Amino acid sequence: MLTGAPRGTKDILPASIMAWRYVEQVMREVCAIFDYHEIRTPMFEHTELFHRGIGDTTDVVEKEMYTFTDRGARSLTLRPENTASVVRAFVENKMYGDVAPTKLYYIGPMFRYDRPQAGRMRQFHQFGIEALGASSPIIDAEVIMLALQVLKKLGLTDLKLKINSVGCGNCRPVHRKLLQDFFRPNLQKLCRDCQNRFERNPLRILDCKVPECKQIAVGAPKITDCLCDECSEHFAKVQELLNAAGVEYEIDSNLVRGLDYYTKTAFEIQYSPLGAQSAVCGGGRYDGLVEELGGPSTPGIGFAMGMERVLLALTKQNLLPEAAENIDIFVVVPDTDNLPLAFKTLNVLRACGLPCDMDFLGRSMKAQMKQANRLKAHKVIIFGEEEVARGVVVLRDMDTSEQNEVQIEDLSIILNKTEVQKHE
RNA sequence: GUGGCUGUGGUGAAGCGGUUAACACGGCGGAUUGUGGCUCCGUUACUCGAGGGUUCGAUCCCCUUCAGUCACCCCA
Repeated sequence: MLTGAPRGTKDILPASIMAWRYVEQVMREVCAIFDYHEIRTPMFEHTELFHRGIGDTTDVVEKEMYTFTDRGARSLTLRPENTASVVRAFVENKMYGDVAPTKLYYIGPMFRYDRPQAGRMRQFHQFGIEALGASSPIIDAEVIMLALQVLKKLGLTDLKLKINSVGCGNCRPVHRKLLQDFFRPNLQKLCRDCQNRFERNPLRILDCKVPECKQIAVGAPKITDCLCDECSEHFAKVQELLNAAGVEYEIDSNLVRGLDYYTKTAFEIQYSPLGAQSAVCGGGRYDGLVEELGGPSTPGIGFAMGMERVLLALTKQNLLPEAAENIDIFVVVPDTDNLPLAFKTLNVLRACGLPCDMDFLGRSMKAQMKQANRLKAHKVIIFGEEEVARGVVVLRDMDTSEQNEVQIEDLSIILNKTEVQKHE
């Protein structure tokens, strides 16, 4: 083969398309139940959007974006996530003029230049929601409930919900300073990555995997101890609501989201059998983002769910429905003289909405029967020479092996009737 | 971006310096006269991811490259 699909991309073949549609359908249904509405934004945006929205110093923006210059010398980027785009669309289309909150969802491909692994693709798909215009912790809880309901409806178990508050513009700098003061005496003992993190994002030192760093990090000031009154109250309220809804969760004060726009509530849903890529869903509040992107000061919260990861989890738990799109009728033509008549009949049946198929390779009758069997056709219509001469055709039930002769004109009526009965 | 492992037909895989490159599934054809699912028979890889090198000789050794996978990193 000359070239395969680009690294980190994958063809979704007919054999797995039913699984995708099924998952998408569950997501759409749950969104409808929660009154979230679909939005579709462009696959690429001005590069600037992601620099401003996600943050210049984040890994995603710094080293994972598919950025290119178009023929008009514009710098464009394949979207690495969809929150920035949705917020851009919200501002651009002045959706803040609608009744708040604006509740949106999306399903579509995202692009990140990463080293591929199971559950980590360069083109991957996310389902996500965004709720704009409500600062109440109720909406935080609702967003989390929606994610949980999708996963529950799919039948997934052994999921772990982790929540945290990453504070706001007031309390985060306080925590940051405390952290730096805490680590400064041991700065030289930290791993190289952590030494970099010290200036850029000391919070990240907390979930470093290097044993020495872990050791040093013991007893470090927690963000949850530094929250301002407002954030602290907000976080408490979210917990209260989750408790009321009977949701199990774990407070993980080391939980950090990788994108700069997050404030207050941050959460993640994990399915640990997926290994290194165990985060199935991640999200949080981003109260400054709309303003950052030129809109009126508007609070927001949302999450993104990795479609491939959800599919992997479903596969592991054996929860995917059987891929069955079987045809009902197979037309068998043992004798080429009757091809035109058979073809005509096939099309009449199709025009009636009956799913049917025939042989295209000039196979023997036996082979055509085999083919019908393989396609799991329920019925076979045989255009035998002798029968056709009498204006009649053999209708064979493949499940019961019963067969009888039928007038060709009556076929669509008879078959339609059996179809109707089948659906009743 | 870093490190480990892997790469044989449509699929799952044996072989690991000289083999007609096993076996299973699948596909195709057949088992007397026009009818599938079971069984049986035949057939199905000028070639071992790609490109170089070593060797009388390489699928088996070396290098490069591409891809997959696992861990790190990051994240969904």
